[in-house]
Amino acid sequence: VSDLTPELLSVAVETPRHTAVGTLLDYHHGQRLPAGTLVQVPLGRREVPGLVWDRPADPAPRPATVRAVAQVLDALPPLDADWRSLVDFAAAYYQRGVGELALAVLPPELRRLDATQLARRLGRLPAAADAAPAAPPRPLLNEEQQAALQALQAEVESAAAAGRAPAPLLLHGVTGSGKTEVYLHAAESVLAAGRQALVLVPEINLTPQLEARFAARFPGRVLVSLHSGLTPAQRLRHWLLAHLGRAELVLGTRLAVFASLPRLGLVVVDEEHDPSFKQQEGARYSARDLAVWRAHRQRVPVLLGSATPALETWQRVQEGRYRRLPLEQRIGGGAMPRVRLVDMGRLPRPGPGQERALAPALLAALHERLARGEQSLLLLNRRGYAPVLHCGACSWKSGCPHCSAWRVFHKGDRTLRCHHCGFTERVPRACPECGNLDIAPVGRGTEKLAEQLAQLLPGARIGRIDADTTRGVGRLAQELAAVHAGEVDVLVGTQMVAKGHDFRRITLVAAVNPDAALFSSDFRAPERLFALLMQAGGRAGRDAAQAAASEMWIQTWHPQHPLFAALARHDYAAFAAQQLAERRAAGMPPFAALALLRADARTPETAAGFLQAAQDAAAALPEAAGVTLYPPVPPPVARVADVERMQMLLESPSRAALQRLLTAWLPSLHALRAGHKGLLRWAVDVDPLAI
DNA sequence: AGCACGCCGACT
DNA sequence: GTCGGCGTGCTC
Repeated sequence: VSDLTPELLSVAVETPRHTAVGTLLDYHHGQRLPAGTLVQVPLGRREVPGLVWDRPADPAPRPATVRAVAQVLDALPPLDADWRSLVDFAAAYYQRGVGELALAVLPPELRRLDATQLARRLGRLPAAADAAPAAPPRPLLNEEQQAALQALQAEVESAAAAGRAPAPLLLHGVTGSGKTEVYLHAAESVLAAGRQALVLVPEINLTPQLEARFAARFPGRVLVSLHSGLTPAQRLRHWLLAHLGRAELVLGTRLAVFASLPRLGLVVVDEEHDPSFKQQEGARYSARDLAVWRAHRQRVPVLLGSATPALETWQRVQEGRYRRLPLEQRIGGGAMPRVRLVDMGRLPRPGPGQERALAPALLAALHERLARGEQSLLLLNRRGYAPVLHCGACSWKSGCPHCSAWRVFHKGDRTLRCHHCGFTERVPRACPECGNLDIAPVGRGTEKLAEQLAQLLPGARIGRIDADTTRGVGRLAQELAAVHAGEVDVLVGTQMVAKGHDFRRITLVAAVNPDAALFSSDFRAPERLFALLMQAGGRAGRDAAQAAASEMWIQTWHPQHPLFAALARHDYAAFAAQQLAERRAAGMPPFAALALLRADARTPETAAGFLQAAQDAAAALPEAAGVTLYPPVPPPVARVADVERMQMLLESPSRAALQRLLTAWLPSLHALRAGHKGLLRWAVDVDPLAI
């Protein structure tokens, strides 16, 4: 190719799909540029970042004008074909534009830099580590851990021999069974082979402790974290180190699944069942599912770790597509706590004006722990003092003026706060409707429970951990440190305390009021409750010395519910079998593929009108065969910040059929929008968590 | 999604 | 007179 011939390039830029510029765009440049090269290109009156992309086999007809690439940032090595195919797949599967997704998952800072600034940042990076230093002594593995690692090794070898990808491996073990040690050993052999390991965790909160564990085990190795809590400069630095292949260990939250890793050798998804792996805005991807896809495509092993796997994962184990590696023993001989169900319906009624937070037997058990100097953890999944205020005279309730939700009473700062839109006011002295002074809190949140405990257990040191008490950097770590230091006797918390934090001295865990999830309209609520309770129970009895005395208390009005029966036996398999039978009968995931079309508008009628028109358009398509479209319905909280939301469910036994319909249908919705004034936005959620 | 243009209402 | 509300149209 002559230097004088302008090369036509396909460039991915951040433009929304379903618009005239929603696909790859054509630009020209004096010479060929490899796919994956970062560029700046003119678009209208702006100059925008873009990535040179693979030229499609059937490029769209050449537009009238093709402009020139403005700047080539070739100090950055091109994003490789594996990365590009991950983005291609994710964009197609989650129905987003390639450019939109590709640019959105790059570190934001990278898009802002020009060639000079980028070169400077690259120059300041540390060099790759020298030869690996001697590893520190490692704990001996128990038989199950050894078996898991051998199974991993065997799967990798037999897959390589057969020229296929290794099957995903489910590391199935309760809290304290030593999953992390298996990750460390698996990472060790990958590092020894000169390759990179990617470790995903559900929440930022969990990165520091895992990072510390990896750093201690691999001194001298380059380890970076990737999550939204980093400063823009840190995030770019860490991303660049991974992209250049200098970082050998990359640890992060869901966004790290898109890290560029030229020598990827292992993927770990810890707590793979956790809903945080699903992105809830923009491109609504599942980092766990993409991690599995990426590992499969690159033919590297993927380890999914959980005590309570997602039912999707468990079903694949049943089908033989994933392999299960069981870890049933707790390290150090700890045992799972004994489960005690308290039948709230059989308790004597509290006296008039009395209110019972805790059953007498549970209170007695807490007293015992106190006397022995042991710690207890009370779980209540509701922050604030009371979920709603109520006027006894006129039945006014503390609704949010902007949302279809109650404002929560926070006693500490005397406010009414909407947990959906953030609208906050000082709590009124009297009923705003009728002036009655007797307005009362209804129900109970963590703040009130902590207050009641202080009265019920005089002298006990009560701690509270929830989103309110841990706002601000380092607050959670600070609160956790106080618990570890033994400065707290009874800890009250929301689900955030159940996740991953290792409390050695807790011998009693109690779920104060878990019943709501049993009868929720959300079909995944039981699965989440079971996982939460198993995880919370795992907080107790990690020390063998205390394991015999450790207990998990459940206060419930439905003690005969099968979920609790399975929990009492710590029998995940029985619970999963029962849930899967229900899902199969109801045609729900993993036996059906779902997608949700959401619409936001000023009025519910507008949102519903758009969805109905969209449904009519879909019904006319041949691709609609085999896909069920349900009528538009409001989500559980229909109005948020004065925006009315509606949603429409699509369901099909075939994932491919659903994908074909979405691909054929969604482009037409852009045009449909014009006929619905007042429609603010629409979006599709493939594999939604809640419907 | 930006970012322009353009056409109406109200304020220094 | 202009400042600014957001409807409409365009971007390789």
